[in-house]
Amino acid sequence: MSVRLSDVAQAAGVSVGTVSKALGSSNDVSMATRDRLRALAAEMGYRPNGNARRLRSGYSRTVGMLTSDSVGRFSTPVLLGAGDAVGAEGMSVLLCDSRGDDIRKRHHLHTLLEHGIDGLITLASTTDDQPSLGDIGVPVVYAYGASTDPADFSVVPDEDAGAATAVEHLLALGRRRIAHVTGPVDFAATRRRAAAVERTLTAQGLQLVPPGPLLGDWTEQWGRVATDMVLRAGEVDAVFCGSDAIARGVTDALRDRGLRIPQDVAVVGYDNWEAMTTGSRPPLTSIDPDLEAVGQTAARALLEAVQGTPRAGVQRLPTRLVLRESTLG
Amino acid sequence: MSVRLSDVAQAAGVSVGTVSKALGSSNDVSMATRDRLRALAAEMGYRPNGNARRLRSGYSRTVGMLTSDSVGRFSTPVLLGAGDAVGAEGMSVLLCDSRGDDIRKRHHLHTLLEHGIDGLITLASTTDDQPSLGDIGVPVVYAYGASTDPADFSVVPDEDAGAATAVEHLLALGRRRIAHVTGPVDFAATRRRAAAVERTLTAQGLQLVPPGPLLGDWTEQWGRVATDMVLRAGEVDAVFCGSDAIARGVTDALRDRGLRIPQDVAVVGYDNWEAMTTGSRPPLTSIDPDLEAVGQTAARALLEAVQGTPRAGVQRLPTRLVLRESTLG
DNA sequence: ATGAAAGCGCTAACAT
DNA sequence: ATGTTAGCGCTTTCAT
Repeated sequence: MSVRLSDVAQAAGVSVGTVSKALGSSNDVSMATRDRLRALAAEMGYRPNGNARRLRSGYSRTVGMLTSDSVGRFSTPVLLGAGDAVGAEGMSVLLCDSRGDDIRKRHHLHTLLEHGIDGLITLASTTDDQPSLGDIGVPVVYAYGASTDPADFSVVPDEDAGAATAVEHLLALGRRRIAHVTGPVDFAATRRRAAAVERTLTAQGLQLVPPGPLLGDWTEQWGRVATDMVLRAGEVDAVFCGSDAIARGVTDALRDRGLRIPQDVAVVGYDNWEAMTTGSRPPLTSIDPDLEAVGQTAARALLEAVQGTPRAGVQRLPTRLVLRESTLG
Repeated sequence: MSVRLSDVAQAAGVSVGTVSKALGSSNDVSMATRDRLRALAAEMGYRPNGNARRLRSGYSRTVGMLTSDSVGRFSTPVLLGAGDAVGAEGMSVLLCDSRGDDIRKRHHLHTLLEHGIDGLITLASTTDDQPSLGDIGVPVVYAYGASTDPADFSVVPDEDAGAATAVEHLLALGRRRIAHVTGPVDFAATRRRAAAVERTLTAQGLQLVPPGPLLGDWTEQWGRVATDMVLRAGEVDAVFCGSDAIARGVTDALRDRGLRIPQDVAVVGYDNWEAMTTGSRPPLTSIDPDLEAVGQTAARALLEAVQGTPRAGVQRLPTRLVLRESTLG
């Protein structure tokens, strides 16, 4: 089927061991033969058999990636970031998507372990905690959503900081009557961000207008509906939204009411989802959770764990404030 | 490190061969010992070493997936569909993303081949043709964008049919003055869809209003700008757009002009991108290219090719018309 | 500097 | 029905 080491050896009239040394990084071989054998191997189209190599070394140089988000809007950047970091080390990513199905997840986990991965990244579909996989025989890193077990290592975006940054930005613009329109209360993201918003305002002796966040879902429709509720609650000069979709709905509804953005009301979204932020009129200032960094950091931590240096706890990665016209006159 | 077959054999007081047979599908072993050994293996936490198994069989039971779309909006569904089909056969997907970088692509291809994949799917980031990889030693299937070499096998969405369906839908609603606002001319998608639109209209003795498609980019902004051009061109009762983003821009602009959708002007988008179609007012009728099916079909074809039944040519998969309020009064 | 040989963990052919 | 053994392709001692 394929050119083996022994084929090259035979063609060169030397032993397999010599060819192996010549192609590897051994210096128990003369320059002359090394060059000769390398040239010959290349010419013959020799490709090392990964399975044989891995069988010997005991490492697969492969990490598993278990995602649960069939839509992929959040998981894709994490996955790409992780793929980059893993690929940079010459390793590969085995991808499995469970579609949020627990049965499928167990099955995939089994497949991955049987395949012989050196480590595993589990990628949550939300920032809610994910159940710990426990000891599966190889190191695991939890990404996007933290593991329920603090002894595991997790890499997640720092939502508290993200929400605080958004509010501080609005405060810096001189806004004082700030509303918070966000998603369902059963999302950790909703709760964390809302709590961070209230803490930040309280520190300035302020509170939300109307008091407390407006909880709904992550859609534009909800953003439009919530806008009515906000305006009815009294004067408002800024709205911080739990997602860009909500922010877009809010922006559209405010425009419909004849309010100018940002002169009358400034709007900040969350996620920095380009499809939403740039199509909006005006384009939306937003918090970018830097999901690629989450993926990269998770992958690097995993590789270290594979090499014997595991970590524990939750690492929260900084977010970025991306300024656009919805807060900039 | 891990429990081997020989460990189980020793613990059970039998030979490795017997354990191998007991765990495998051989019937050269008594029911009694089979059950006993299986139980023991499970209890001891035995996991077969994939590398050893693969070394013997010569197959890696792994396929490579080379994507080039860092954004992933189109490639993600294809990838998921392929992952499903591959996983259903007990095989795994090794994922590599080239970020549209050719150097990285070569590098990843090398990594994948060295890893010993049984086959490869290359996933384009647009429906434009992708350069053939030629003979890389394992079967290749081209997905989303067809290979430049007709001897290769490609699976792509049927854009001609998609565009024709959209126009036929509008015609069935009694619309006769149809505009086509679409993307840049250097996209195959733009050209194919526009050509199909014109063919469909011509067959009814009609033509576009204004004559010819309006070419721009894939953004909402362009949709809004184009709307002015369309309205200036004379009376129009429908707009078929090359993307949902464009359709959304068109819809917003029409509403701003006080036109009712769909009573005055019906709008159809392309891609069935939920973020765009459902947030819009009204929600958008759209063509769904069924990208998961593209992925599944590509994967199944690849598995067949791996088993020795390669195909050639381009398979174009049907699209679906998804009805929403932008065409349904 | 090069060759010979053991062995990674598994399966399958052959022997008992 | 069970045990023994060769060998998948490679790396790595250990001899030479």
